[in-house]
Amino acid sequence: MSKGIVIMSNNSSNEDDQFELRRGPWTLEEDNLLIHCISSNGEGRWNALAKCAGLKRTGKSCRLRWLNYLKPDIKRGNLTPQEQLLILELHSKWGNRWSKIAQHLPGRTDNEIKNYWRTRVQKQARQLKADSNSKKFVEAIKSLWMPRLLEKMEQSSSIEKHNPSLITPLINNQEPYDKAKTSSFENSRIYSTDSMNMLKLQPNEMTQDFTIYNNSVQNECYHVESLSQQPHFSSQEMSISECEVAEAHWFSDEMAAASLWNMDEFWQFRKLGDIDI
DNA sequence: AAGTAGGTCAACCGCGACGAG
DNA sequence: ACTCGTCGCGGTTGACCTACT
Repeated sequence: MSKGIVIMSNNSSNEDDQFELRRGPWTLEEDNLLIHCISSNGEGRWNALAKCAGLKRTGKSCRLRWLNYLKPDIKRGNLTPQEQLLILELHSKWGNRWSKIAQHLPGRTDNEIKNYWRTRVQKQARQLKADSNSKKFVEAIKSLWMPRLLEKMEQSSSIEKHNPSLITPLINNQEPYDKAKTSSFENSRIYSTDSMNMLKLQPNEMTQDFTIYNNSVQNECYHVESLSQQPHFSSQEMSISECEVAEAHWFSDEMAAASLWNMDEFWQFRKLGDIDI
């Protein structure tokens, strides 16, 4: 599939019926047109919206662009440990029901979660030579990965308690991908209306957002601490040697305190056969 | 500096569900 | 009951980026 701009036209000989459809990356101008049109007319009826905005895009494409990128409440940056934990838990429950899972992660899109699963989680499964949908891998996640996430959450909350300034830069490590995207995102704020009463976070508000999110997770979705009470999350199930190895590599650098994003080091020292499930 | 490999993620596609006519 | 248009979902692709050699 080419991601360059592709102009599509039908075979009609009637010039009035000629249409051109743009594909590929959205331009800043297109983004602004879409945002402006949605701020006036609201979401939905995407085909009509595309026409109204004067965009040479399908309604489908407009919907996707809005939901996955332009919508003002979309969160950027790495998934927090809490979010990762939720994804792991919900996926073990519902499988690849990405949109359903995304409903429990405010500000995250199904696309993002799907990408996370495919790029991070499945990678770990490959390294373990296991099918990511296999019971064995799911159990490995529950008995090994989740307890580690919980530990890290506790650790980072303790760090935050004692020195909140250490946390802020980590949370703020959520740079927009490039200037064009930054611009479109900024513009989305300019065009936001009261009817789109979304979070309009500035970068220095991210810490606050993090807190708000924590509360929403704990109050509405899954009480994170309760997860650790489930038997299969207990890190006590791990053998001492497993814990020691994991400990040595997990907490050996300051990055470990920053993010649980990279689990490679963790899995590196494990083989599925070594895991007592 | 140049080439390569692997990771990331925005965007596309096909398909099925649903509602209106 | 059928067709058609629209929408949403999950799977997939490929451009871009970064790290490594």
